[in-house]
This record gives sequence, structure tokens and C-alpha cells, in this order.
Amino acid sequence: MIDAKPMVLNDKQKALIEKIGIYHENNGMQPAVARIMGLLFVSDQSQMTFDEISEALHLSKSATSNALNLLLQLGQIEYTTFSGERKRYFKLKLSNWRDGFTKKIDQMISFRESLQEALALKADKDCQASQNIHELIGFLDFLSQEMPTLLEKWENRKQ
Amino acid sequence: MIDAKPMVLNDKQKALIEKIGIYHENNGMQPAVARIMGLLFVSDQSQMTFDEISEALHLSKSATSNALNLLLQLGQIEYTTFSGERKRYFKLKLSNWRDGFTKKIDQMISFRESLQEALALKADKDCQASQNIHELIGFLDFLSQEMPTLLEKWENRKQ
DNA sequence: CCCTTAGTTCATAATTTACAGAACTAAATT
DNA sequence: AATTTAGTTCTGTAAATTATGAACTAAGGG
Repeated sequence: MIDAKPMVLNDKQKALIEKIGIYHENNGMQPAVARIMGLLFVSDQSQMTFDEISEALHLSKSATSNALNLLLQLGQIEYTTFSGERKRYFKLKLSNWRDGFTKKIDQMISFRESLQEALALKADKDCQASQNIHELIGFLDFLSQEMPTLLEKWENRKQ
Repeated sequence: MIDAKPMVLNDKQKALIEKIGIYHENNGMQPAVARIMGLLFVSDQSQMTFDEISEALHLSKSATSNALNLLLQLGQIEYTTFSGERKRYFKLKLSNWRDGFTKKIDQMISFRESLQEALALKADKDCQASQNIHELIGFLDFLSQEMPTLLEKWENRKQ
């Protein structure tokens, strides 16, 4: 079987893949994983195979395998297959961004639990520090209350 | 000069410092830096000196110095001094939480720039991928529009 | 039944990070 | 002037992360 024409990236695309990559590194992804995110954002192909990704980013098969499986597990990408072919075609699961946003907010709100514990352990419940913690808890409660409303508002505006 | 009585932490406090520490690690801080955040949340002292922090967490002076300076630079802590003393007394700058939230959201919104660039580089501006990116930009614009309103609402509710 | 394709898994090498310890500095104290 | 206090800065290194390459597996084709 003849190879598909190799994906060639120009300099602007390469630079943008790095930029998007660094953004995702700062959000906790490892470099190779983050570069795959960059590639899938920038690529002109609607979907890419394992080997195309591996070649475009000069990644070993093992790094590619680990990264793709991690991204699948994170729900950041998905793949389709075609009958009679074993290859998987990967693309971003951008519909998931709203979920991703929700997850980030939920992670912030999860800190509430620790704050409550901290307050419980404080010898002086009325000191300034305790009051500050209390206010912070209030803010997190406010957030978890308002977020559904905010997302609903977005859904309505979208149409 | 006689030492101040050493800060003694009980097991619950130690455990909570680790928990809060891990939370802050997950938000990009290095372990020692994150533990200092934990300590300042949990401590019954309204403020702590360099040496108290260093001893309470069994950190070397260099680690303590680097961590405190980083936290100062991040705006997560502040210090006061007393006339005739060179020592600095550190405490959390919790008023900054709102700023911190804003920063997080801004960081998310900063991704808009990359998305716009990605869209500009796309060969096909009408493909599904382009449209998804476009929708994502829309969501980020929505967020940056709604955030001031949301924070205002919180300010009003607070009083 | 052997070969190719499409990966996965494992051992290990190469960085990078995070911290300790020692040497250093600058102000205050004796 | 010497010492103590309150740190800072500079190596060195242990540990963790990240990626590689080789060996392996499992499905499908000839």
C-alpha cells in the first residue's frame, strides 16, 4: 500500500502548534500530549492517524501511543474508524470544551472542603484569618450556584 | 534572645496542610511552595516568620527563601514588619482570591488568541473543525463579557 | 502459515525539577 | 570590631518526568 502524502506543516503552523502546546502544558499536560493538542487544532486534515501524528511531531510510537490514550481518557479527543480498516482516525472532541470548563470550575470549588476543615480546626473562629476563609467559602458557594445559570445563558445565546 | 515557643502542629493540621498543599500543586505550584500555602491556611498564628515556616515544614532556608519570594511575587502572600525588627511576618493575602479567580479566567480567555490564529491559518474556513473553533471563540467571548457582571453580583451580595 | 499493519508494553536513557547545604551579605547588637 | 540575625545566592544532587527504542501482541491479508 502506498503511503498517503505526508502531512507538511509550514513555519506558522509549527509555531502555532508550539504556542497551543505551551498553553496546554501550563494546564497540566506533558509536552508531547500538549503538542498533539496543538497539531489537531492547527491541522488542515479533519482527522489524523496514529502514524501521521507521530511523523508530524517527530514522536516515537510509544510516546504517541501513551499521549493518544491519555487524551482519549481525558475526553479531549475521539476517533472514528472505517470498515475494513484497523487504523483509527483521531480528531479533537471540541464539544467537550464546555465540560472542560465545568471541570475546571468544579476543581476550584472542590477547595471548599479543605477550607471548611481549616475553619473547623481554627482555635479562634472569630479572628481575621477565619473570617477571610469564611468569605472565600461564600465566594465558592456563589460560584457553584451561578455556574449553571451562566452556562444556560450561553446555551440560549448560541442559537 | 529567647526563641518564641515553637509552632506545634497536630496530626489533623499536618494532614490538612498536605491536602491543601496537593491542591495547590495541582494548580501548578511546586511542593514546598504549596505546603507553605497549606501552613498559612491552617496555622493558628495570624502571621508567621521565615524561621517558623522553615521549622514547621522542615524546609531548608534556601527552599523557604525561594518559596516565600515566589509567593510574594504571585501575590499570594504579604508581610508586615515591626519597627526595630528586621524579621518579616508573613500571612496569606486572601483578599487576592478574587484577583486569583479573575487571573484563572483570564488565562483561559488568553487561549482565544491562539484559536483566532488557528482559524486564520485554516485552508478551509467552513469545515466542521473551523466552525468548532469559531464556537469556542464565541464561548470565550461570552465568558469575558459575563465575568465582570458575575463579580459585581458577588460584591453586591456580599454586603 | 508467514508477513504486514497498527499499535502496546517495558526497560532504560536523558532531562528537568526541587530541594539541601554551604558560603555569602547586609543590617543590627554587644 | 566581632557577633548575631535574617535572610539570599550558588553549587550539587536525588528524585521525578518525559521520551526513546526494542520487543511484543493481535488482527488481517496473501
